[in-house]
Amino acid sequence: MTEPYHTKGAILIAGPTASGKSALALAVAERYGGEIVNADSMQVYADMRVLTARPPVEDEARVPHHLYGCLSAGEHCSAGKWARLALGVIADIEARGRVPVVVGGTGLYFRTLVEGLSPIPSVPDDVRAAVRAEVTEAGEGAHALLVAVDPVLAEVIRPSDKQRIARGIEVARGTAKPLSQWHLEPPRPLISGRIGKFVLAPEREWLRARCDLRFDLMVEGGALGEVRHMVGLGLDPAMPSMKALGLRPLIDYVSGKIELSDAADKGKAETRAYAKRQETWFRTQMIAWDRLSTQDSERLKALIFAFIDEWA
RNA sequence: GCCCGGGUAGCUCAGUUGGUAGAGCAUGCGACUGAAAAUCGCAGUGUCGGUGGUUCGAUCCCGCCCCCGGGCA
Repeated sequence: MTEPYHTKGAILIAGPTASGKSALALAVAERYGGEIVNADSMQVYADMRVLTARPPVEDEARVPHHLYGCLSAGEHCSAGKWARLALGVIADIEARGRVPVVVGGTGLYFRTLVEGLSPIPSVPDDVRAAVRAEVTEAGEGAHALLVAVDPVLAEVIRPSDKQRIARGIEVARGTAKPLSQWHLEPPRPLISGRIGKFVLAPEREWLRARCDLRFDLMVEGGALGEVRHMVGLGLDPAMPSMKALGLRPLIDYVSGKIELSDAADKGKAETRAYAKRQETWFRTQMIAWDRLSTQDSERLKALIFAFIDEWA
């Protein structure tokens, strides 16, 4: 593979859900002639604008936004697919003399961009589908299937972790080489150069209150229409898009199984738990990033502007 | 006033034929190499409604009291 793309100056902003990162990215983009690139695994899907808290059309009119709603709910994204798309968009933005501002909450996507993953060939869709079905079918016996094709990997993957078991089996079968072998190949960053890396780290209680409030606003703001639309698509519940926070409880509500208030409570709980997982990732996997712990949006802007101004 | 059911973890509840108790969810912490808003792991907490009695020992059995449902009056 070739050298990583060399950026003249990109800004990466990660943060837990509802931390205000989109607004910050917009401010940065407006001030420095930037364009925004989505790094969120759910906002890539077109069908759930409200439910995935995508930036409103007014914001998109102010500054170009990329990789939002670029896939349909019936497709599945992946860290690799996203990273390739993002790389193209970033290069294109810079070719036009503008500044890429990558913003999102998916830690794995940022890692893929900045550190890279081992260069594993993509697994054919039919192999993937077949393996997923087998793993589901095998139930408790799934781990034994992994032991058979990749005993090294099976050592470190718990029998209960069906997703990683499936991934291990599909790679072994689809590439004729065990995943544990591929992992021996060092990751390759997709971009290098001058990169500002920021993580928003707001106080927990403040964030929880914002998550709760936002969920109510989503329901008032048209989320239920999107939920009915998703039901109408009749997708496999295992599809990534079907895992959007709050979607399943709201489906239970629109199909008359539970009360709206209970659905909202569940949706909020899912959101809080997700924010916690994100914080753990940011804290333990992104230790080299600049951590911005203030919650005040003006102070956040001042900090990030000061950092970028030093580049000039 | 009477009858029935119930009062156990923050919540919903299980349980102990009498040896001071547990699941799910929530909470906290963590893992993370192409489905990551995914997937998975670890941890804590209880005057077992109150009070007397029986007993070596009561959250469990008995009496009384309080509270919450439902029914009768």
